[in-house]
Amino acid sequence: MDHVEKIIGHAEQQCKAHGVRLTVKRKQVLAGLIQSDKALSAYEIVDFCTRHYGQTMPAMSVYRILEFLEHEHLVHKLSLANKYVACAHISCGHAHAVPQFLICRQCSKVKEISIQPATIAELRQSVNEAGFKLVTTQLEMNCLCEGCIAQAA
Amino acid sequence: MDHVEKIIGHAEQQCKAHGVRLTVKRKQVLAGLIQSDKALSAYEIVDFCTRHYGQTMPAMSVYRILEFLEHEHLVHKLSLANKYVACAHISCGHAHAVPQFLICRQCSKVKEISIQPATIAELRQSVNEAGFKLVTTQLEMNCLCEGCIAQAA
DNA sequence: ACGACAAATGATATGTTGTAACATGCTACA
DNA sequence: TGTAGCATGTTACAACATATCATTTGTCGT
Repeated sequence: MDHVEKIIGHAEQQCKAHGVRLTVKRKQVLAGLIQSDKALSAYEIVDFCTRHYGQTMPAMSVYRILEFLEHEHLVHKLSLANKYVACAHISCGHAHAVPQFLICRQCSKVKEISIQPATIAELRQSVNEAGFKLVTTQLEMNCLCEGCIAQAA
Repeated sequence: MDHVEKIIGHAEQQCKAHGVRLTVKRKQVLAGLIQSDKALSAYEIVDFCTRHYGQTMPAMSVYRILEFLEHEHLVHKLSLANKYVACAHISCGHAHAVPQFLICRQCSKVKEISIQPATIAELRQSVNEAGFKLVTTQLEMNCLCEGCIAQAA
């Protein structure tokens, strides 16, 4: 049982606990995202599934499935890039803070981090002073990853 | 000479100083964004210009013009919302730090703020620790504005 | 096991956002 | 005034996303 399957297993447990089903198609989409070390667009997922599982996966289904997986906190949507990533903490088995995402502009590689609560609090404070309220502390930041920095140098 | 025209005047000076031209069409697009208190999509700008200036403005032109205006730091693209706003500081006449944007999820109203340099430094530090490098400190945050908070209550 | 209901997926159409490529027009300057 | 370069027009299409209704599949009570 490889790495990916293990994570899928965890995800399945989580879904069962919530009284929802992790169907075959949903597993396929989630597995695609887990295997990928970078964020994928919905249509890249379509291609992946169509190539790997021998039948065409309609875009409509992928969007529906992504919505489901996002709702179950198994994937995150990155609005900065219009792409999707598997949650980095499916297997941890405990609750997590809202994550922040570092997205490589060059290659779409994504790192999920947790910045200091104090820093978050400072941000929230600045937002409040401006008369707005933060809806989510999920931040997305335009970055370059190690690999792409090295390559550019 | 009203508020909008004054800002356009400043923008024109800036362009002249850079040896580029703020043409009629470019002024129309910029004026549309300045008049709007919220972020507009490219196609909303198309509609605005077509309605206000009596001839249809092709989407292609709007995208080209937005690219130009962004390059001149007269507008900002908000990737979180796929929308565009006029820079809040065109008339200030002095250099500004990279801004952060609070975007109302509900109504697209945007506030441009400058968060504490210390907070920015903490963020950059967290990013570096993860092995990435921040490409820009332009942050975009999902928020609710005062009006929409009041309405929701 | 069976029927009925709900959930999931299929199929088709369409809306929204953005770019490519090439033609035409405008402006400034030699 | 000619011309080179920039700006805009035009058309086509790629990429991203949602709406709607039909069909299939899974679950549950009987």
